[in-house]
Amino acid sequence: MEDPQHPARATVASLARRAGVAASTVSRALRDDPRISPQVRARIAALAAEAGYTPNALARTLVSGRSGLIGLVLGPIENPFYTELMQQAVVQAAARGYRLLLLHVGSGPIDDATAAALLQYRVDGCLITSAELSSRAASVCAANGVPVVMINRVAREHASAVSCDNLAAGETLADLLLAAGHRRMAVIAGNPGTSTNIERADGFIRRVTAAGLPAPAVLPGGGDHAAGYAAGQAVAALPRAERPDALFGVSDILAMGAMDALREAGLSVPGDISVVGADGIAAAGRPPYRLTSYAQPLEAMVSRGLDLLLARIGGARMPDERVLLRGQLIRRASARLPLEAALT
Amino acid sequence: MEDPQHPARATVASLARRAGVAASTVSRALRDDPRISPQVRARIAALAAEAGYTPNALARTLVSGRSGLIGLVLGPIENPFYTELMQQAVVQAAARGYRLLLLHVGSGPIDDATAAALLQYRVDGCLITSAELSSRAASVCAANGVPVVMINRVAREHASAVSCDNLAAGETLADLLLAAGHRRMAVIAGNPGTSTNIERADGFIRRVTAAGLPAPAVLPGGGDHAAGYAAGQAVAALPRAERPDALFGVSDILAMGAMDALREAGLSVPGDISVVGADGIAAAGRPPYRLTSYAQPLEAMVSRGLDLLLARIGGARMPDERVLLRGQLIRRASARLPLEAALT
DNA sequence: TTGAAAGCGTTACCAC
DNA sequence: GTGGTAACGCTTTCAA
Repeated sequence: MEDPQHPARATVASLARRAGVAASTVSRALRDDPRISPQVRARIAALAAEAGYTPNALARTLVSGRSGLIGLVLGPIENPFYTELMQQAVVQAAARGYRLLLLHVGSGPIDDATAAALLQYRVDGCLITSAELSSRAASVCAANGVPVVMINRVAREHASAVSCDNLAAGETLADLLLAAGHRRMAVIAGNPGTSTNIERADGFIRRVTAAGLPAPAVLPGGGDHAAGYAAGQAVAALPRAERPDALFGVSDILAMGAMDALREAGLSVPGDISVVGADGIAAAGRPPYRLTSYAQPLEAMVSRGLDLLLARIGGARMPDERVLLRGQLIRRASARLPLEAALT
Repeated sequence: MEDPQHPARATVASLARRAGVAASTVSRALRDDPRISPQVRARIAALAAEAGYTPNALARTLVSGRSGLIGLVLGPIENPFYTELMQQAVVQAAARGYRLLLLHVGSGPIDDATAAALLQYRVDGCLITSAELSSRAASVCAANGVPVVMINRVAREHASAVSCDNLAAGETLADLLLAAGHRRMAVIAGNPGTSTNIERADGFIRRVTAAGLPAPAVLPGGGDHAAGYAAGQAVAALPRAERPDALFGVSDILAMGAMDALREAGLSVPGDISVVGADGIAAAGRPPYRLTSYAQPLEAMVSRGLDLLLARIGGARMPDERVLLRGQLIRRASARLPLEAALT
């Protein structure tokens, strides 16, 4: 088991021995404790650098009670929104001195061993993004006093949540389509039971009916491109008179799938039918789609989420909090423009 | 700082006290050491369950020297290949009892603090996928005896590597296009200096020239959709006589970008020009693209990568190894079909 | 079959 | 300013 090529890693004790000082002195010197004399500190720093010393974060955790680790529970990567979220989380957590323990990626519930790992590695907090309402990770954390922040998802209990104002998303998109003169709307729903998707659809429907139009048809959808594609095919198969003139996919990936199906069926987007989505993923802005979308303020969501998490980790006792961030409408070419320029 | 709602977590010591036995007995009982009597073991197990005991993996690491953590250094998410890889890595590592410490996501070099974290958290090994040749993570690991396996990337030194046979990828695609009667080929290059992309292009070019055709033009590309799009625009702008009749994007995302640009310019794919890619990402198979691609055997790559990593972690002293896995040609609609059915 | 004690690497507390 | 010691939670000798 011994590796002759790599001498035992330097430790506080080994440095102390070589420097002829006590371990506690080394520990203090390395962390720039003000009461260590400059000379000693310099000498120890030099020694440490020479020996390639790296503090053992795990040992430090043992005594400090802080691991510097944040658990990340991620949704299905079929929706690029989650990977963009992951990217933000990694970068922003690192900037704050935290590392991410990636525990789960996918749509299913998390398994026992994974939930256990959350506790075994003593994560200081947990970021949960999975759209599944039945996230076991959340209850495990709650039961063990591990702070949790949900991102893009409502907390049933025992957790704070940061999300986009999904109701506003639906409303804003409905307003846009209404202003453009659309009269027959339809919605492609997300996975059943996911709060985000339900709210978006609700906001949309509410606004359309408030305008005195018939309630939009709600087509079964899901969480990936294929689901949107299927919905798009269903729409394209409708007799012309029954076909909606505008389609709202509650997530961009759904809307993109729908666009692909519509176009394949020979329909023009936005010529024959306008399509809009929500999330603001990068792929939706690209040439074949140029999807009009209500973008989530991803960077801010992660930032606020970490704020909440770190405050709790820092010991602040605060009630669970729900932060709603306003997103931004991005008008692109997938939807007909409003007749008048005036739009709130 | 004390949290009254959550009593101090149970420890081996606290269980020992409550059970009236020694800590060592508890430790052994919980890990099913055969020499603990069934009664005692049962009693301790019951107590542990009741107290919601979770072993502290960090403390265990301190004595065992194994953290059960694998560092994951990921490439830019603009290319979905890396997120698909991440998904595989998480799932497969979990199945083997390991957790992933997500250290870096992006194309840039990894910063000092991140590289340090790799050592501080005592990862047992490291999986590196970043396409950047100048991966500092690798040298940091090498210098500290941390086993490293590169996936989809060649190791310069001090690491094993698992990759797809990229040369074969280029060759296979060239063969396909040649068989389909294409005569003027072009390649959209990847990021300069990335072995994967270079090999694919080399294999392609070699085969085309071997067939007695002029060497394919090599267009500057990059690592994302935008780069492919730009290349596609450049191709579309060419006078008809100079325009290639087949285009190889060294990664799917590039090829997709090119397709988008070509079609926007009014060209038909594959009517006017065939497009092929490599990687086999999910998005490339979807309706607007249906991209003919040489797919990397992602699952197997991750699996073999973990094999190599865990063998080394287990103490095996083996020379650095390079594993080349054969990929699979997926024929779809983005490229004209071969004239004759016969194709190796 | 079980217990006691040492030790993993670090920090914190209390002396000096 | 610096040193000693205890403690974090666990596993692993070594004894009994």
